[in-house]
Amino acid sequence: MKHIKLKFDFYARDTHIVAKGLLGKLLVRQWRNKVITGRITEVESYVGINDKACHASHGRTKRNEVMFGEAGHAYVYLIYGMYHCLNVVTERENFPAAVLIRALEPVTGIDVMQQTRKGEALVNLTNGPGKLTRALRIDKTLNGENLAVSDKLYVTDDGYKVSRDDIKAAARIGVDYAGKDALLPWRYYLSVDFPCFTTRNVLPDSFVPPSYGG
DNA sequence: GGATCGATCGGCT
DNA sequence: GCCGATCGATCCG
Repeated sequence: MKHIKLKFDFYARDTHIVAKGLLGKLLVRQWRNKVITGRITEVESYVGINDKACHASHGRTKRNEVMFGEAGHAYVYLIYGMYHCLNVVTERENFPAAVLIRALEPVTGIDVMQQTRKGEALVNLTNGPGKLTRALRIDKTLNGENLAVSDKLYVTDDGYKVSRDDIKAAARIGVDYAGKDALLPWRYYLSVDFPCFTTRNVLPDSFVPPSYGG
């Protein structure tokens, strides 16, 4: 099947629909003639100014203004002074909402990822929002990038099928400050083939990660 | 201007 | 489980 780059119409929908729709899709990064890709395995929704966990809940700032813009653009910000987080903007203009990409299953360019991540084991390369941005060389220079047209960063559908039963929902991580909104089950992740490639999942001792040709 | 804290991670106890 | 790294946004004054 041909890989189809996701366009504006995919992103310009309800944030939770987009979030769950991104599970199983390929995140593609072109960096110095290298193609680094990973299958999206875990995401979180951040929806509007009434969501206390959403950066937009304190109004529009220079940092979060991309979230107020057109769907399909990347919202990349620096967290804890040393990591970047990648979000894709959803819904309509002036309605600030986005999906945080929290984990990937490494697919191609694994050699580049391991160089960047100091030889980390496959299962630890991209199982976290700060880890995957480092592995895919994503930083603030990509803030505002339009994923619907970009060649540097985009998402494709390669035909990988995700059934509804494979998608689990849970509370978002690291948002305790958000009060009751911290309890909303707006973290979505794939539970089936590769549980190691989402965060906060315990691996059975018997688990052997799949190997790839790179 | 200064203090505080964060959509995190990796090292250490 | 705890803690430091490290910087920018926010809040207080």
